[in-house]
Amino acid sequence: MSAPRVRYAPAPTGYLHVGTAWLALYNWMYARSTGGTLVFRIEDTDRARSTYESIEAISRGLHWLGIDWDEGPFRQSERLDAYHEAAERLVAAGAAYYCDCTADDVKARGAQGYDGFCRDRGLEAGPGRALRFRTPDEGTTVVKDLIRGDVPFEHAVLEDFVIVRSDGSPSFYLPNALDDMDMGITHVIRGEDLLSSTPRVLLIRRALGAADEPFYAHLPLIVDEKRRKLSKRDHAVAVEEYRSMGYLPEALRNYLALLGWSPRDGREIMPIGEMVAQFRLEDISPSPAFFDIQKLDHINAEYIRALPVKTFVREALPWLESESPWPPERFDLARFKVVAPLVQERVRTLAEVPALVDFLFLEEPEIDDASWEKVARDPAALEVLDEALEGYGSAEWSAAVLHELTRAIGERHGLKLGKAQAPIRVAVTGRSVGPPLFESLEALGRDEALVRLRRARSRLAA
RNA sequence: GCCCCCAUCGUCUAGCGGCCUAGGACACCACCCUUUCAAGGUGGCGGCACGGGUUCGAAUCCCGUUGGGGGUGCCA
Repeated sequence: MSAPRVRYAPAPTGYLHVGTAWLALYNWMYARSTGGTLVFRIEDTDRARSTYESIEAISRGLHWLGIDWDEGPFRQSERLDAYHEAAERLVAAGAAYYCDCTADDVKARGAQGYDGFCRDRGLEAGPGRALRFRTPDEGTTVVKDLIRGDVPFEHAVLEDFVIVRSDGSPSFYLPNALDDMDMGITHVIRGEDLLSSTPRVLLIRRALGAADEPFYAHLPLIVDEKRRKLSKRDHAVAVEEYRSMGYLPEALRNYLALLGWSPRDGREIMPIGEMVAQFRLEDISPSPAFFDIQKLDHINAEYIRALPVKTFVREALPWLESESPWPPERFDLARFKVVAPLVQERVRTLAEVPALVDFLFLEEPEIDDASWEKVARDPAALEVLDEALEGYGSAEWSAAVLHELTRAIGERHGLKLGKAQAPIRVAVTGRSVGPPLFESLEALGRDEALVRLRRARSRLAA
């Protein structure tokens, strides 16, 4: 058996939807796991919605995710002649006929769907006339689906559907059928929403003289918490959005690979190459999968922690240099580098980085109310601040020395380090939680630290 | 209405007739570790939608019910 040929065939929607990215990923994984070929095809017969920018956006998204292809992108809008030639063959063979019924006409006749009114009227091609495919009256078409088994469709319930619109443009079915034939596609991997259109495509193939049929794999839909298709309305759906929310492409790709499929060895986080090696279409689940951002967060955090620190710093930079809570000129890369390894293991997304280090770059970080309350209630807080002020003023400015100094202050008051450092942390960073304190102090520098300690001390004494 | 698909912890899943007292992961809770928070460790909570069959034996096979979703466009 020759190597599989699969295709990724999105409509140009203006951006790369995570659901379509997921379809692309599975086509890609299948092709790469079998030594097959992946064809990238744009289904842009609906001219109004097709734009060059849209195709660019999809390509960019795929590239970011590390999904490449072997042939294309081909555009259906460039093969209109081939579709029209095929349409004429269907007419000549009696498999299609022209129809001038409007939706209102059909409705007025009280029919459920299209009623076959023009089947035998022998209409010629002309303005306002659509071309309909003549579906058989009896018999069954079986879709061979690798995930769902054989799915039968009775021809009796298939109405004669439009293959060329009255404006002369081909509708989805014909180009889809012809392209898969001409491109030698062996496996069609696509969304379940297309399952019921498959018998129509199969019927066209046969009428066009196709000798064989591709295998199908209709993937389950990705749904939201209401179990409906992810909608743009209340969710981030574009891959580009996930990028700007601070997800790493490898993490998103890893998460996506796990939707509806799981590696045989039970591991969930692994390089894509190892996943490809284990990938099998037959193992894909037939039931819809919920897009769980919490699990994505977890996987993203794992990937962030696994980054070399240098890489982490580079990846975090865009979030630190623009749209950050401090004036851009106050950002200091050297300071950030001191705490970077500590920040790296505490964030789930790159977008969370600024909030953990804002005290390093803000002139006067605002003190969080709840955190201040805790300090105010601590009877030893004032003395701890006083002693810190005194000790920090002359100590060698290193995390290790500050650590020891603070431990000693706590000891004098019978406080564990965890308790003793609290007022200092709030005074300097504005919050009771954050990266380890002594490294934070080291990064901030003595002068600014002392100013903040004094300010908190006066506020507390007041 | 009609056609089609789907149904294991809250979520993603393992399971493909006995290995199941249903396993893992995320989330959640508790404890440990600890410089706060994370990370890590240990433990806990929690599920085969329901009803009939088939079988010595069913989460696994069959039928039905219920529930969810998709399609039914001159969108793809």
